[in-house]
Amino acid sequence: MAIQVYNTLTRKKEVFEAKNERVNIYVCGVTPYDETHLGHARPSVIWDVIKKYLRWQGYQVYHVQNFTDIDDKIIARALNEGKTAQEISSYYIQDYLESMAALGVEEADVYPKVSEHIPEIIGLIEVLIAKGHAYAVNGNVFFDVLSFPEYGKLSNQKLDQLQAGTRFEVDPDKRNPMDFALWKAAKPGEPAWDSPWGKGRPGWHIECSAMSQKYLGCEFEFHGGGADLVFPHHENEIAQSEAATSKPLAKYWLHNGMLNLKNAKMSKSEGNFVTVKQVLAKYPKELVRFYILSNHYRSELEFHDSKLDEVARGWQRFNDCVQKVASVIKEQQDPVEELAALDAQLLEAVEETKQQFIAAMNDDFNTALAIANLFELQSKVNSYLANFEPSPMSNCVLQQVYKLFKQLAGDILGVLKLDSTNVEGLTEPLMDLILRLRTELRKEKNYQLADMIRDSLEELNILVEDTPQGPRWKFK
RNA sequence: GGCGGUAUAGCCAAGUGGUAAGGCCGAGCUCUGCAAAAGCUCUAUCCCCAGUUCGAAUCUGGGUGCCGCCUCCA
Repeated sequence: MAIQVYNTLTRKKEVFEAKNERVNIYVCGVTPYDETHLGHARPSVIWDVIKKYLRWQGYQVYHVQNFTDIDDKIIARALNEGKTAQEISSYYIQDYLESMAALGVEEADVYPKVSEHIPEIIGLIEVLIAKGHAYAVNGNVFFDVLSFPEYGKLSNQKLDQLQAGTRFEVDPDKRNPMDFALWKAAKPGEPAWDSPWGKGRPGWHIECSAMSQKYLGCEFEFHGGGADLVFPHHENEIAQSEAATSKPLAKYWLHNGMLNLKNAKMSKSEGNFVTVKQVLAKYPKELVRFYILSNHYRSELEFHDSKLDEVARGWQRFNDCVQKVASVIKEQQDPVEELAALDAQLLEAVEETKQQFIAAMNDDFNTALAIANLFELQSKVNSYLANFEPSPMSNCVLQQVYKLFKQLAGDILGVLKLDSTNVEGLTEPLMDLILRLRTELRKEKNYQLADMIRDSLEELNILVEDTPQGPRWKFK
């Protein structure tokens, strides 16, 4: 079954077709002038999962994500703190990369920076001027929106309906109020580069056009980013790239919904945000990913402190189930001739879950539904586990269960947190010993002592459960 | 003023024409020395109004609420 994605450009779901085996992805990255917040984590986690899923489906993936390291706010912050813009941006780029690594997000193949692509940017602006899509005035270069009839096609805006200048002053040098800067003349104290139009620096949108073209060419498969980038950023990117090359910039435009805090968009400029590092200090990364992936990527997502607590229990139970399976299966594969009814049933459920997972992900990367499918299998597995007899058959089936969970929930979604119950190889035998002793005590009906052991272990964050198959333990 | 999104149980959340996935919370039960874990059962007619249809949460029209974008923003 084919993958379908919702394309902002056409405002409908489309069948995904890659030009070849390699799927090219450009995701708009951050402007590094402040700490990485949870709003940034959303697209990163989503694209991390999309990449891993596509790879699992047999595609190769090439992912480019930019850093806009030349920007008004970086400069402002630098002046404020008596540092260079470069010091500010590299500090927060580092913060971003660390935060993403801490979330288990795989790195992009390339992280191009504006400051390292000035020649490409100038070259692109020259092309636009030569083709009559841009004009230079007093050291600034503006894009002429009227020269690009398709302007507004991504955000579905009509030029005469847009209200430029409602809250900021329109530069009198612009021919049309909606024209936007490709190159900004240098102001005193700002970082600047030489150009045919004098010293200056790139405008906001041009870097993505220049860098995506350099690394991915034209009409690459995916262009992603937050919904707040649709206009003007992505609209302007399309105008610049397509005016210059006369070819489509990207095939599929995917936009993730905003993450809200206190009913308002999480935003650096509003001071309305929670950093990734703050959250990860309190919660495991797998839980944070689970929370993000429990919602469809296009819908808005509400965050407050209790949100993670609310989903934590369901997530924990899921992990417990996988952990239980892991602790029960044996490495060796005994020859199995035929399966008993219960085993066959479970094996069938495993295959069914896999198909459901694929169907969900193929439908515009519906991770929420994919997770629901995994939960259904969980319930069947727990049921099976509650009264199964260890046998080569059960071992064979449970190995399949584990493999699937590990693949889908672990490798692709990254929501699986399997305890390392074997700290330096000592914990395991030690626990065996303690539990063996405690079992003896219980046989002798010395429950007082048995309970004392269990309570003491709990104080060490080790939970002991007595099951019909014997005692079992896990970290709290 | 324009554009876009959204409204599903106490909470979170899938579902775009065929009679409401999944999770949390809650209630009851099973198992159990106790506890925990797990299992089973129960818990909504889908913002409002009108329409299309044999049939609508799902389509159309109107209304209301909330959010985003039009200004830096993932």
